[in-house]
Amino acid sequence: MELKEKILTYLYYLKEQSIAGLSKSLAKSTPIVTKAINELLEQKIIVDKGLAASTGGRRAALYSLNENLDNFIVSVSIDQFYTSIYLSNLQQEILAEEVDIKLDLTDPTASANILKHLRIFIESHIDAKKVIGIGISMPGFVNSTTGLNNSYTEDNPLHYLKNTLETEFNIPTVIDNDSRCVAWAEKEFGSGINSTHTLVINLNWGVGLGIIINGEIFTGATGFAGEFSHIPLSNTNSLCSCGKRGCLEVEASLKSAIDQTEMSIQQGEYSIYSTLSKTMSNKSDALIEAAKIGDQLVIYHIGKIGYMIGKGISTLLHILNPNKIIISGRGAEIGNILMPQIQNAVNEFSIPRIAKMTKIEISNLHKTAQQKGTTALVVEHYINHILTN
Amino acid sequence: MELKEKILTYLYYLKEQSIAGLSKSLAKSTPIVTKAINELLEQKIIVDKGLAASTGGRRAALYSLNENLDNFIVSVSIDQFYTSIYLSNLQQEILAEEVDIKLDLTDPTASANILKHLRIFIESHIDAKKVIGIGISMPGFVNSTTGLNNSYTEDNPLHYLKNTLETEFNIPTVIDNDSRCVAWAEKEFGSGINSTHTLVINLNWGVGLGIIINGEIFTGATGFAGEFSHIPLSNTNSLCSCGKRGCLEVEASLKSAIDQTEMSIQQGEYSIYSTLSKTMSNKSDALIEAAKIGDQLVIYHIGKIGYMIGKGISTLLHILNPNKIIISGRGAEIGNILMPQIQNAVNEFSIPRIAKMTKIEISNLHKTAQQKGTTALVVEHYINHILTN
DNA sequence: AAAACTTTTTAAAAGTTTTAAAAAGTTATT
DNA sequence: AATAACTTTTTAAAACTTTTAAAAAGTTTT
Repeated sequence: MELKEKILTYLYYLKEQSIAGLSKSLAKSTPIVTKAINELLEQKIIVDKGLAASTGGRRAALYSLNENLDNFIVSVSIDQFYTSIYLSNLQQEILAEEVDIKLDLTDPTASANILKHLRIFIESHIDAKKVIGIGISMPGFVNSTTGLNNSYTEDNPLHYLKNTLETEFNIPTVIDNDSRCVAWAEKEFGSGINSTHTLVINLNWGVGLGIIINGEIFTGATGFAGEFSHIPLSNTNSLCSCGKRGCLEVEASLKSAIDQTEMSIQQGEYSIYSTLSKTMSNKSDALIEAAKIGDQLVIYHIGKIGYMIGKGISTLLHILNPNKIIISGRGAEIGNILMPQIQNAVNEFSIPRIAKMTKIEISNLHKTAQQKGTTALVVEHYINHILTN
Repeated sequence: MELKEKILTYLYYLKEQSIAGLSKSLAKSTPIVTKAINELLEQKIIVDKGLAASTGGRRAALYSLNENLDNFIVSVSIDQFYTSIYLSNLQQEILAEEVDIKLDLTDPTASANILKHLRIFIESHIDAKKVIGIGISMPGFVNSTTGLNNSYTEDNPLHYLKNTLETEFNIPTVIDNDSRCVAWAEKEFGSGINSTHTLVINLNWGVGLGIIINGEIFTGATGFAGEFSHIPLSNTNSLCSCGKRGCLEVEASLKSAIDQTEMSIQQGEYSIYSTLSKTMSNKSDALIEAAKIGDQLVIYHIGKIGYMIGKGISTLLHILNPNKIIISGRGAEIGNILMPQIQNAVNEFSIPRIAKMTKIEISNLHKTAQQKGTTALVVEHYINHILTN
């Protein structure tokens, strides 16, 4: 990435910055940053925002992206059952959204449905020429370089989703795994900001992991790092969707809490969940709502997944010794219920000396994490487009 | 590290190299490498070794460290029960050694004993002024920056072993964790040479892990990454030395194979191990020897630790997605017995798509890994000493 | 044996960083 | 309240590195 692109990316994240600040963040010398800033001012891509508050010496001149630039980002956040589409500007503001479109990824029409909704969304909100890129985040073995989702075979349109959207709209498109996008959001906008070694657990229908090492997303040798959900940690030998037994996912995801709750209800136990799940379209939302109301059964089962997440966290702690572990994704909303059980398991399964090195936190981004990360994905890839036209 | 030091380090590892090769490896331009090489030639620190075999064009001039330099390295490889001391030169040759000194680290005199043996060793083999550094590798939470071993409390001399040796001999001294040194050896001298993401399992009395990410040792946020042996993976709830239950180490180390074998023998089963363990001073060696002879009981118990190591490897595969996992340390000698069971467990507990991305190999460095890594540790830290005098 | 191709090495130009000095503030002292 | 001392940013010059181009030294093909 060229220097100007890096500057613009920083200005996107930080909103305003001085030459000295940029120089330090980018590890580039002041003269060269100054030159780039002056050219960007000339091109009216950035604007002067006056002087910063003093920190004890000469006040620094601040610069930010020009708000009048006609450049926008479309992001598509996909999970197992719901898809959301957002239009945002370079000031991190959401200008339009269509959230929680019911869309089951196992349905053969899923790809066509995404396309349909996105077409209507774009047509009704924005001139496609003003969109610098479309970002997609979805579960699975997504290779962001090839743009392919290897969790689906080649006969499934979802395998090629990125290419399909890109050719359909003729807008640069980028795709990545949902948990990596969530991790990126936590790193840039959440409590991962000052942490170089961060693990982000994306608790949702499944349980994903985004790994940040040395301030960068870690993808492993072939892009498959972070497959947390299928490590052999469970004692019950229930069969996982992946075909193996003993996977963490079976006992540590929102799905498993829902399954367990529904099973208990069938066995005659009372829970407000049985009412809520009929009125709310999203089972996860019903579970979370029930927990917030204080439903005992749901809280019990959420506690159980918390304990298993904690056991998984113990493994991660010992192997990776991170500064911080952030519980993010939809499940972050019930963080207060999860946390005590997570802590219990960590105490039980970790060496205290190691466990105390790592802060375990609940995300403060909640639902917005995936959207923020997916949008940032576009900025990271296509910010140069605001330079070239 | 300054350019000249980097060049010398490379020449230590690779023995001879061209300017073009160094330039590429170091990511530094040819002119600047040329200048440094000429200065080093001038100083007689390196020598011209003639031309390389042609690769299709002009033959490259090769350079290597001057063999007449009077610089040597002392390395001390410590494990739970045995310590070995080596003297080596800058051509990677061992000039003197005292191996397998029986020395139990739990013994309060351990530190004094190491000091005593090392004093006699140095006095009888080398002029201390010619030693560029002493390297120590030992088990435990070693912080190589502070030089402290945090596995021992401050009232234990082993906590300060590095400082003790350094002041005693007045030779620059560096210490690191044994598994990290083994991993470094595999990276530089073993089959990890061309792998950027490598995990090295140091199978010994315990079971350690060295993590290499992007070609560098990964230490985590606070230096404690790789605590593989205490992840909660065991089904039997036996108590571990760390105080927790269910640690991998309890079922996946040479100690556990020895314990199990001895227990079986006590229960009346036959094994050549009972004879060997009386004649050989080192139980691990007795176990390995018995396995090589083909002793059924020992092979059975080694197979069991192999299976558990494989289960641990499955966890690592999913989380870190490395190019390669190398089984190293003393246990590498029985790699052929371990391997089928490791593979069994990997097949059982891993997603095939992920498992097939990673090669699992037995080290070809065997016993020498720790010595090579510990010596390289000195080169990495103190090679500059051959420049300054 | 000459031409075409490869790779290393040298030389010049372009670019970047480092260092030093100047400018613009803030805080402490008289 | 004015001055001195201190901080931090910005500008300017010098030092250093890399990039690019050309030359040199081989090897392989025709």
